[in-house]
Amino acid sequence: MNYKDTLNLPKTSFPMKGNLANKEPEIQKYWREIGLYELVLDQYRDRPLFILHDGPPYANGDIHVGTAFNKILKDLIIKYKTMRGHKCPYVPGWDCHGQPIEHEVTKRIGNEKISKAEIRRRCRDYAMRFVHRQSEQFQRLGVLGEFENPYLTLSSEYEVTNIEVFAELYKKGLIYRGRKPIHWCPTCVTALAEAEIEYEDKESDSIYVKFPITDDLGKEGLSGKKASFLIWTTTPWTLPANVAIAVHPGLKYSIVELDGEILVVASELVEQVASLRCAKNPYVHAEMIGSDLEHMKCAHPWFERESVIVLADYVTLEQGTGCVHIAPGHGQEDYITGLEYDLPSPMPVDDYGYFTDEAGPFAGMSLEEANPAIIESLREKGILLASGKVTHTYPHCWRCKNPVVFRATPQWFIALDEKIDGSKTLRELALESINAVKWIPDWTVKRIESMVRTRPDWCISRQRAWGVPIPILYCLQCGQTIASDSSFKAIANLIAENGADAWFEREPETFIPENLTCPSCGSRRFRKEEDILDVWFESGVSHLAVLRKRNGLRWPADLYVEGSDQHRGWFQSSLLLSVGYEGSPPYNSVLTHGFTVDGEGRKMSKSLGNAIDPREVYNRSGADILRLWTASTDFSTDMPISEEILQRITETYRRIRNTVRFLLGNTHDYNPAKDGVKYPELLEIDRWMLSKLQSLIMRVTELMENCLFHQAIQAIHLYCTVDLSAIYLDILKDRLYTSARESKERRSAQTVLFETLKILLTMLAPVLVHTGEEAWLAIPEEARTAKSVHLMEWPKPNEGLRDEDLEKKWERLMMIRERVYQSLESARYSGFIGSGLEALVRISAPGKTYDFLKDKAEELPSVFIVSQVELEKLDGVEMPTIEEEAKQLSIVVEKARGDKCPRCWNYSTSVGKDEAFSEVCSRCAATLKSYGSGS
RNA sequence: GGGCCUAUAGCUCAGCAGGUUAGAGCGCACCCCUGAUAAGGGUGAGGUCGGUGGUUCGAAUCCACCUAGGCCCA
Repeated sequence: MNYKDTLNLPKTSFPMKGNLANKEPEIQKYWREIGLYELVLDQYRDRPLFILHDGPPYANGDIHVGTAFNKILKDLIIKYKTMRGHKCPYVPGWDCHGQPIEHEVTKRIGNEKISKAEIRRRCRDYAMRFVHRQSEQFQRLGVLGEFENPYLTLSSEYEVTNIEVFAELYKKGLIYRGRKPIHWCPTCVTALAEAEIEYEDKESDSIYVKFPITDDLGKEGLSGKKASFLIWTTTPWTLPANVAIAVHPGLKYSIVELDGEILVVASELVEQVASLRCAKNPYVHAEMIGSDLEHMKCAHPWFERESVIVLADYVTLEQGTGCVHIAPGHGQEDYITGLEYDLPSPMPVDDYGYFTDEAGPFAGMSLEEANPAIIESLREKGILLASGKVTHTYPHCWRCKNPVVFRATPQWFIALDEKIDGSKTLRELALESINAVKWIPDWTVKRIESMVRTRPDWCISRQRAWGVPIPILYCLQCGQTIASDSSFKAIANLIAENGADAWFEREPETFIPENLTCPSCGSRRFRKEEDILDVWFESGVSHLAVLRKRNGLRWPADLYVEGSDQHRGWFQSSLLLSVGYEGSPPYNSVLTHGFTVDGEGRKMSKSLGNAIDPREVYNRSGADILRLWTASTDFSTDMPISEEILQRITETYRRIRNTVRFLLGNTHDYNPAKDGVKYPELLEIDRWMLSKLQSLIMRVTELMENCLFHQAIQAIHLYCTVDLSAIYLDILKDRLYTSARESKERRSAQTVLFETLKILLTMLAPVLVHTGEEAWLAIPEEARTAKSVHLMEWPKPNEGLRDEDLEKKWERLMMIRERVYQSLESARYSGFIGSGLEALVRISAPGKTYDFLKDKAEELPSVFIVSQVELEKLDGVEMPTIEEEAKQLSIVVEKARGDKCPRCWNYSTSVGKDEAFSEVCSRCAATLKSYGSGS
């Protein structure tokens, strides 16, 4: 007889192989069919809101593994919060304006002359194409949200928020027009934010230039001598803009004679300077302190103006001469010194990097052409001491990669240190509100705090076409700036109705109100400001544009979740604009994650070839693998990912999947309503597992609440591997397969298995969104309680099912089981047995332990998965720990008694004793009898 | 150069208000099973806790410096 047919073997439609690349899109289709996102929101419609406000990725290019991580993490949090009973609408957004897109578009246009309006049209098309692409990619990751109706910074309703915020800040006196040296890219013809600068090595000229002293102010040691200050620079082109030479007030300077010339240089650098001319034994006439040199005057190389000696703390001895050439129009520090000494700031360079007439002999030259000309001119004048080349780090444009220049340009700024209504400054208010926010991990507060504390005023203007206009008009007649309630309102209306394109296409006369005239000259003819807003301003108003203006949302957000670069970026721009506009922060808490790095901890880059493409991963292995990686990785620091790591993750996935499959397979004929066994009637080991399950829920919930997602996943994985697979499920197989289908023993096991399955799937659902759903749908329909696992609530531990004494007792037993397994293994190794069922285990134990085991004697064979266990009492002392207790046991493995039952494979002396079922053991015979047919 | 952060077995992570031979899972090696089967079970080998100093009776845990790496800035 084929006894296999009389067993209850597992049965399920849930396959062992995930085949996720094909299966996941099917599941996503199911979600669309049932309208899962809406169903979830509807189920929790009366619950408190939890708003995770999405930071808008830039609508350029495909997603990379970092963006994938970010979106998955957000989705995971939202799904968890939802299951915990919150209503969590999720509106994804995109950052659509800005230089990178405009750059891409203009590159394609080439030399063709087209209008700003046309450029904008093409930029819009370009951005929208990537919005749709990224949207699909995000959704393929299993992210759920309002992808049909995302927020886009290029929409007119969004754009108008910028105008409103700008107007409000303007009214508060926080916005000003200034002239500041800023990074300027002559190739892209635009001002660049710090974020748009890359520092790379560049070979530059390195020249030492003499500035002859014209007025020694009777300084001791210099009086009456023909001497020069010696400066060093790597940017010869900034010399026409020179107005001063800075020395350090505290450093010593030497009046040194070199090749018959008298020079002023820092004392410590005399030797170095002398070596430039191979001069030996430079003769030092005198030494003086830097502060004594202040206000002396030198001759400018080309112009009839003086270069004055000033003091500055930032002068160092690292390179050069200790005398620093100052051009306030071409450097941040120079500018500040210029302000201090009230120096003029000539700036003879135009937008395209060519010298203007102000540059005298060099007018019309590009900066690159001018460098050699300048050096040559200095040589001719006999004031070039030395020249060479030097490689140093130099700022480059992040888009075109060309070197940029420092250049004073009119720009719009947000003032951080202006008092608002005579009380506190924006910086002070921002710093205060930082303390009202919860920062995760907590140390990140230091980062944002120090950045806000030290950042300069925010330059918010850009000289580009693809963005939101700065809503300012100028009087054509007298140049007066027009920025009134009435003008702001008119511009806001224009953009609300027609989008920002209208600003570029229409003349002011067509949209300003009749009664708007220039307050100083009364004219009614205006021109528009041509600059647009920095994109960080745009994304920085998202909390207002989205949370305030969309139905069903709420300002401020509960949570922002972005990478650590956003402390300088979005976290900060949002904070400043929110504090400026609303007076308080836009978020209650901010979670920061690290950056993805490769297996060696190095940053991902195409050139290193270590980048992981998320699309490749989900097309090959499935989005759930990427999601499991996301959840398994500690986000608080760098997040490594490599093929090997994904391989390990896949193995973890398989273990979880198979555990779930076993649970499904062994509950296929179980209906909790009909077949559930009441708690007191459950077998002890089943009650034990139920208790452990409650502990797991508590542990995982606690970890999730503390955003320790990777530990939560590890706890679940450990539960699957050790508690279930290696222990409980392995022990259970015999009972599940060989007991009568409807027997209490089997139903008892199934009761726990089904409960475990439900809880496991629920807790896994935020991470393994597809697999969780696939498994959920594989549960027999009558046993399922919801259309989707994502409609389940997060499990709550049932205190009534916890039994700590039971857990301790079984832990003790498991310790002994380990010892038994060691003995079985050595018996197996010597060839004495194969399967554990071939064994009889004889355990000799001292009193207390013996009693403990004796009490469970009936169950021991099944717990150890052997055929028989015999106990012997020994003399001995009681050991203090369960480990030591287990160690002192004496365990002998013998051949099991009796014959192997062909049905249950256990050895038993009862095999062949039954009259009706003559081949099997007594236990199987009884089971077969209950089925009603004889053999 | 500055700010913040990281460094524990091949991989992912615990441990860190200082205290016995540093843990887990995976992977690996070997074995068993063939009624979870491109599964399942067992046993075992892997770490000078990045390095160097210091504080201490005692440091993976505290301090300093160094090295490597990450983000941001100069």
